[in-house]
Amino acid sequence: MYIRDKISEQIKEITAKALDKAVASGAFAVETMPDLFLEIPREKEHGEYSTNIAMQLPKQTKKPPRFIAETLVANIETEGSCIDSVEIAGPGFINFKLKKSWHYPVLEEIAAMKKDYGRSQKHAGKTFNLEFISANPTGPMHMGNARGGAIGDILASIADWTGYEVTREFYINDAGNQIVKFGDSLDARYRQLLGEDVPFPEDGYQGEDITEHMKNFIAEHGDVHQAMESAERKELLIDYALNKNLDQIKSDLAAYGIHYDVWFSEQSLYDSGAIEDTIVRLKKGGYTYEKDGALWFKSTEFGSEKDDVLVRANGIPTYFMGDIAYHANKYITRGFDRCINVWGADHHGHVARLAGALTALGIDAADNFDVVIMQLVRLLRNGEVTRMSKRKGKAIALTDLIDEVGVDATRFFFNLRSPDSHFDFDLDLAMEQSSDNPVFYVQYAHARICSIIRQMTEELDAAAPLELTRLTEKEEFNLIEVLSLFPDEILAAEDRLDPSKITRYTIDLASAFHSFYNACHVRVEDKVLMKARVALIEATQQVIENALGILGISAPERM
RNA sequence: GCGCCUGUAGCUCAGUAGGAUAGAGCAACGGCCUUCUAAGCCGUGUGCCAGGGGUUCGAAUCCCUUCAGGCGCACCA
Repeated sequence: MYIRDKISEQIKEITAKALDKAVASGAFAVETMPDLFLEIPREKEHGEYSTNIAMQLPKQTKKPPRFIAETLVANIETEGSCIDSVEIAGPGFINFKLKKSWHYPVLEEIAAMKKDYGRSQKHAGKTFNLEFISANPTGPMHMGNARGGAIGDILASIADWTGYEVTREFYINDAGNQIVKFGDSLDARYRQLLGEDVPFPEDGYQGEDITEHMKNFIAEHGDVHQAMESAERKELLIDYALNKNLDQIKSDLAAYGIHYDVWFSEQSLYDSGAIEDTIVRLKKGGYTYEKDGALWFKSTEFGSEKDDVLVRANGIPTYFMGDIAYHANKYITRGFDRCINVWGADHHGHVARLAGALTALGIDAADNFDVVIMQLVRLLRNGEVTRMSKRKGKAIALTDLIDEVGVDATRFFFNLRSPDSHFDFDLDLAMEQSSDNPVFYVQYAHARICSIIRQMTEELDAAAPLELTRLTEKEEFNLIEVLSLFPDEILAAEDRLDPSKITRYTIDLASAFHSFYNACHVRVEDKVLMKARVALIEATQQVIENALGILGISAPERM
């Protein structure tokens, strides 16, 4: 349990006791006790913690909030607690000011926990599956995948820090219609390259990469497949290009700092009979019906506006069907407690019906299934919006982005805003590598600290005692306060499935450090003070390192 | 037409379960390096929180409605 948890628990306990005493003395009667909630006031003059309990009680007590607050405060026992003073303010807030000494144990805590400072056991013992990117393997990844990758990977780290046992997973869409189209496109290019006058499929993949694949294929194998049966050859070409693409995706993502635990093949659901099993389950549950030769799912029974096709009239299951079987595999076959998917906004219409299907399968989708919908990325070049179109091959590739902008900045940028926000990626700004880029601001703070520590180790009088109470400047206290918030920040990021909270936290922390740096010198004559300040910046270094670690961004020791 | 997301300072966005005087960065202007990294710090100002109703002690936050932008509403994925 962290210092802040201990403090807020103590304040709540003391307040609850005061409330009991007030009621016992007959000052007012309370029928149902509202939840005691502490908030951290925006204004520092309002103390470290504040409660609005007195403003929640007037209705049932028939007493004005100020009266309730006054009665409560009169009954509060602060003896032996961390509370320095209790004040009533505004319409009836009760503000708690803490003794300054509450700060020091924070540094001891960080020094003791080091790389684990910020971790909690909230979800210990539970498994968590995070599926993200799952890019179509018919071509290279683009900017949208880059955002999903940064969000998903960091969300996974955050879940890990809250105690979950996390599995990062990539769902390979290697079955279905787009693979057929992929094969048609490959086949057409193959034959065109060998001089045949065949038309390119109208809705085919027009990207250069398709032609590239076939050039390479011909270079490797010559034209021996030209005489082959078309269907047979397509299968061969798909197998060839798909594997190349997957290898490329894997290495591109590795370069982006993303490492998956599981690469899950959609096709394997067909091969293993999982699709068929799931269809049977849904049928048995009475959630399906046949119409126009197709098998339908009763989505409308789960709040959707219309029912959806599971198996087409031609006997081929839909993508929806595959996704249901896939999630059944996650929950039922593999037994994950919680599953989260990161999807682009263009897929949000799919969420409700999938959740409905999971509910039909007896899975508690309401509690254990979530889809983080990220709004689509627009690309800004020369101040103009560039439309992305994968089929025309116009999309900015993930690799180009990383080459030009760098892994650290790319990951940071994509997590600067909440997934909900419509995000304009300004290529020119991102490529500028100027100080406008906030990632430098944070990394610079880290490098600065490392530089100081490097120099201090020689000067530091080892015999000087460590007296943290020598830290009394307001910049020092402020920095410690920001450090103490880190564990809560991770929990909040997990709770809201919003990784950008951590990114913004690193900026706040760096800012608190830079302010301290300009106000206080670490290298001072007074060796005891110096030692205390070194302890402070070491703690800061550790927390920046931990936070950047969650973000998958490097914490450089020199810049 | 229906559903989801968004609308807060000139720009990009925060805003904690409804809380106290709505915040930060960028941009603008003015200061701060003979001492630990100036990629830094300090200071100055800006808001009909898209508009209109409602709920209540109290609303940027919740409900209704209008407007604007994005994305969906396939036997595509």
